[in-house]
Amino acid sequence: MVKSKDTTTEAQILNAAKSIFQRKGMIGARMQEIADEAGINKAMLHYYYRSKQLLFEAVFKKAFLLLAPQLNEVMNSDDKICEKIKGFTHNYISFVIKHPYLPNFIIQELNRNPEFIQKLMTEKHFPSIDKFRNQVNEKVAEGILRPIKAEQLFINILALSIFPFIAKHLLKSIINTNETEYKQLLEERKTEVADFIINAIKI
Amino acid sequence: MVKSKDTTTEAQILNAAKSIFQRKGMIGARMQEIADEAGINKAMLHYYYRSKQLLFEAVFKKAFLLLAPQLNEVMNSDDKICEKIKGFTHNYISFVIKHPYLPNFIIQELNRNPEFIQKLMTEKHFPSIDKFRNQVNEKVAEGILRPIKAEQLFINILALSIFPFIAKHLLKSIINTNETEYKQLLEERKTEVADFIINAIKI
DNA sequence: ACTTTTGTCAACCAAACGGTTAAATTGTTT
DNA sequence: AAACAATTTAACCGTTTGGTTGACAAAAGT
Repeated sequence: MVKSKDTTTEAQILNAAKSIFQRKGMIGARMQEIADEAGINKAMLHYYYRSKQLLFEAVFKKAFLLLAPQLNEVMNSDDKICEKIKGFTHNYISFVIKHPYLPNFIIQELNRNPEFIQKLMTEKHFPSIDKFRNQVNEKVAEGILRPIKAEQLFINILALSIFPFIAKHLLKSIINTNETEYKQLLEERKTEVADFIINAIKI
Repeated sequence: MVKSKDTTTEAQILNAAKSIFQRKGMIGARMQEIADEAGINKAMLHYYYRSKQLLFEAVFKKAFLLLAPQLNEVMNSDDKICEKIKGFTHNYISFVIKHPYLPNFIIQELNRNPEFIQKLMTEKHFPSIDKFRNQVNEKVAEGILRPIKAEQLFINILALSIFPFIAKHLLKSIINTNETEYKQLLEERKTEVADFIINAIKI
């Protein structure tokens, strides 16, 4: 009887590490805290992952590979631009509602260690916007879209999708809403963001 | 001869602390590092600010009071909505280009300690969007603006202005630009963001 | 001139940290 | 069941951390 994949000690550690690292970051996380969360001895962390740094990298790569392919898939699909925008914003916002710590975790740790992204870029799943860029330039040239650089549009799409999760506590206070109301706003954004963007770029 | 305000030991400490805290955050910053940056003995930090926590709070409040009034001023001015958006995005992006660590610092530390924002909300300068909200609702009712909740519009304005600074390293890699090109993109956003938003909301 | 207050410093301290070790336990092979 | 390998544990270690101390110097008050 082989142990179910999620209940091996190694997987328990990775899950606990994911939880702690994503909430507290690499520096803020404590090895003892991860061990407690997993309910096992601290030495086990080193037995399976050698060091805090390597355990962190395992968590980070797993998280990155959860977000990156989604981005890639939509950006390099054969859909029309408007469909891409609708599809991406809806899917991404839905996904992040389920994993609210994820984008901030990625962004923070890349800011702390910008060189790390070089390692990731060599991997196959690293996002590119080549196809999207061509599409946008084409449609702008045809006069179907308002003139805008594909890079700026891409930044805008990501900003509108992700920022409300990153700045949640600040925004909640400024617009003076409680948790439930804020979640409702996020829910509405699944369609609101695409409407906003499409209105902005259509002639 | 009274010492110039910026060269007192107390001010030197605060400046050094600002620099280190904003780059590394509360947890990542080291008291010794701040002392070295200020070029004074570590014991002085405690002599003037008692503890790391209190030194941090001094830095944080100063940073917050740098960003908040700007937000407030524009949002509660008598300008028309379009003017507000143009003014705000241009000023904010210009300001953050000069202080690129500031928004991320605020957002990160508020995420780490959400309760802290309660202390800030009691202060006079805490931003509110009341006037802006009324304006938007009014213009939407008049049919001059596309239907949109003021809260969503506000989130969008902030997201488009700030996110490119927070996610700089990630975005730089995905859209495959170097430092100079990315700075150029940010420069363009001083006007690009307002154009984008106004196109999105006008009928 | 001398006393008191304020400011500065090197040395030090206890706690917390990531990481190691050696022994004990469990599982597998023969 | 004996031998071996893999897993788990408590105790431990060296370093780093925020913070303190006590001696000393520079101003300020008298």
